[in-house]
Amino acid sequence: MDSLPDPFSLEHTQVFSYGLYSSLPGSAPSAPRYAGGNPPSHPVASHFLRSCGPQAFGSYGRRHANEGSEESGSDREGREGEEHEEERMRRGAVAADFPALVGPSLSLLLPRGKRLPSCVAGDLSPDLVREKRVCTESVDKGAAEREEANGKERGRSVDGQGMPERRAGVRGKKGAREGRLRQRQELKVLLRETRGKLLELQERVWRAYGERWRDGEGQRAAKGSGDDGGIARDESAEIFSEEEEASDQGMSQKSPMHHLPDNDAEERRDRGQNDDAGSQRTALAGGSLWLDCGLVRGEWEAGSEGGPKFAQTLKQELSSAVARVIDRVTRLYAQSGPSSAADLGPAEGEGAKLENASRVNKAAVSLERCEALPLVLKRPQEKKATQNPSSCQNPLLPQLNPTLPQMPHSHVPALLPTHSKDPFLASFPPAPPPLPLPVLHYTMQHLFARSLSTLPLHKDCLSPDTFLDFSPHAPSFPPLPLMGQLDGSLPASDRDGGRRGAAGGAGSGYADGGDTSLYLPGGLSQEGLSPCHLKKAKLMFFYARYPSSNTLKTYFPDVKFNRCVTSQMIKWFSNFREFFYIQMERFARQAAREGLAGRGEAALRLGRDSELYRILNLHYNKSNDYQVPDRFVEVSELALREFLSAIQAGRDADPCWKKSIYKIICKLDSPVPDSFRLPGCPVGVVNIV
DNA sequence: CAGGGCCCTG
DNA sequence: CAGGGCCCTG
Repeated sequence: MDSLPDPFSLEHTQVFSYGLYSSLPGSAPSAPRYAGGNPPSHPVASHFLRSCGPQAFGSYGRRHANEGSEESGSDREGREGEEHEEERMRRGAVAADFPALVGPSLSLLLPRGKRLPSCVAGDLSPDLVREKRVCTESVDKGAAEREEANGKERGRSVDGQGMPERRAGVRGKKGAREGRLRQRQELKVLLRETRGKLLELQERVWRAYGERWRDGEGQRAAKGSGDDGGIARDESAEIFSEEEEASDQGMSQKSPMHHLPDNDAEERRDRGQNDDAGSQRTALAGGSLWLDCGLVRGEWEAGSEGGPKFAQTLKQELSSAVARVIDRVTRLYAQSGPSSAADLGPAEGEGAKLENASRVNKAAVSLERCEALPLVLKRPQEKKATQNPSSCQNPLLPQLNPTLPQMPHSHVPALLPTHSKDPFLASFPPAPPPLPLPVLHYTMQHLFARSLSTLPLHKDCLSPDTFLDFSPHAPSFPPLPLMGQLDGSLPASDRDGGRRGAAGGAGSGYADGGDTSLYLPGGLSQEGLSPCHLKKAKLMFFYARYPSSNTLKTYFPDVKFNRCVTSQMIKWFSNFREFFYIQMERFARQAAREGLAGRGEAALRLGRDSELYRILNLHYNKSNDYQVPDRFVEVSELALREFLSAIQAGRDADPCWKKSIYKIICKLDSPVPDSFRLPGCPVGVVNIV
C-alpha cells in the first residue's frame, strides 16, 4: 500500500470498527449493513408499491394462459416428477448401499481447500485503484505534463536527470531529433510572439470595424485583401481559442490535446501569412477546425518533419475528438441532473456560459469518479469496513446512500438467515474478489443512458446490445423492487424461497439513491435488458434450465419482449447451460480419473461445501444473496452422475454423447417461484452481475 | 456473454 | 421457414 496522498485513501482509514463477522445486523442500525452481499449501489429504488398495482401479476387468467401455451409445462413437470422420484429412490438405495463412502474426503467434491490468500487479491486492488486514479488524473494533468515533458526532456536529458526509463527511449532518438526539436521550439517562441501581434492586430481591426465584417461576404469582400487575410486568420484564432477555452474548461485542466494543436495552429497561421488567403478562408469558412491539423495545409508533404508530425497531429486530433465527446457527454449528464440544472443559472454571455459549463463539467467529472471509483475501492476494505460515503462530497452527487448494504461477498453470517446452508459462507474468507468491472460497466451505462436519454437516439433493435438502450422510455435499469418488502405477499409455497439476507430487515427500506428518473413508471416495461435482468435470469436458472420464451415472458413482466430481446434472453440461458454442462463434464472427468465412480453415487454428492457447488453458486448467484434451491443441487448431482457414467461407459467417444444427458436435464426443470413474476430482481438488493 | 454457423424440429 | 439448441470463437 503506498502512502501517496490519496483522496480515496479516506476509505481505508475511515472504517467502521466492528469486527469481521461479528456485528449483528440489528445491533448497529446506523451502520452500513452487510446484507448477504450487496453491492454498493447505485441509486436504485424500488417501485414495489407501483408493482403491486397494475403489475400485480399472477392474475389467474394470465398465468393460466401462459402456462397453457407453455409447451405443456405441467406435462413436463409431471414427467419430471415421476422420473425424479424414480431417480431419488434409486439414489437412495445406492446411498444406503455405500454409506461409508459418503465423504468429503474426495478431493473433487471437497470443501474448497486451498484458496488464493485473500491478501493477494486484496493487494491487487489498491494497485488497480492507484492505476485508476492515475488514469483519471492523467486526463487532467497528463496532457499538460506531456507537453511540458516534451519540452523539458530535451533539456533534462543533457544533465542526465529525470525519469530514466522514459528517457532511455527518448535518448535513443534524441540525437536525430534534437536539432529539429530545438528549431521547432524556437519557432514556437516566434509563433507566440507573432500570435500576440496578431491578437493586437485583431483587436485593432475589431475596434475599427466592429462586427460589420461579420455581416456578410459582400462587406468582407469590400475590405482590402490584406486585411481580409488578417481577419480570416484572426477569426481562426478566435475560433480556436474559443474552442480551446471550451475544451479546457470542460476538462479540469488544460489538455495537451488542445494545447498542442494550438501550437500547430499558430504555426500554420504564421505560415499562412504567405499562403493564399483565399484558400485559407475556404478552409475556415467550412468550420473545418477538425481538419485544421496540417493535412489540410499540405504539411504532410511539406518536409522531412511530415511523418512524425502527421502522426503526432493525428494522435492529437483523435485524442481531442475523444475528449470532446467525453466532455459533451459529461456535460449532458451534468445538465440533466437535477441539482446541476438548478446550478446552471441563466447565462449572461458566452463567458458565463462557459464558466457554468466548466463548473458543471468539473462536477460531472468528479461525480463520475465518485460514482465509479468507490465501487472499485470498496472491495479491499469490505471485510473490515464499509466505505465512508462522505468521501465523495460532490454537491451534484445524488448522495450515495450510506444505509445501503455495501458489497457482495461480505459474508457476515449473522446476516444470513438462520437456515443458511452454505457452510463455506461462514468458514471461508471471501473468495479473492475479482474487480467488479461490470459494476463500472453499469456505471457507465447508467451515465450514458442518463446522458443520452435526452437525445433522439435509437429505436427498437438498432442496437443488439440492449444494455445500450437509450430510449427515454426504456432506461436501462429497471425498477428493482426489494423482495424484502414483499414478504407478506410471497406465497408460502415457495419452498426454496431462495431469498436470503434480503434487505436485512427493518430500516433498510428501498435501495434509494434519490434518482427516480431511473425507474419506470408503473406498468411500463422496457425494451432492453439490464444487468439486473441478467442476474434474475441466472437465479432463474436454478429452477429452469430450458425455459420457453413464454416462461421468460411470464417471469420478466417488466421487459418488453421483441424478437431481439427474446433471443438474447434465450441466448443467456444457452450460455448458462453451457457453463453448467462444462462444469459437470469437467468434474465428472475428474471423478472418473480419481476412480470415484466405483465408490458409489454417494461419493458424487454435491455438498454445499463442495468445490463444484461453489463454482456454480459463484456463477449463477455471484453476490450470494440467494439461497440455492435444493432442487438445483439435486439436478446438478444427477447431471454429474450422468456425465460420469457416460464417460465410464466410454460413450463420450460418440460425438453426440451429451445429447442424452441434455434430454434428461431438460426434463428436470422445476416451477419458478412466484416471486420471480414480479419485476426486478428477486433479491434483497440490487446486485449488478 | 455475444455472435455466427450448423443442425433439428414443427 | 422460423425457432431453438449446441458448438465454437472472440
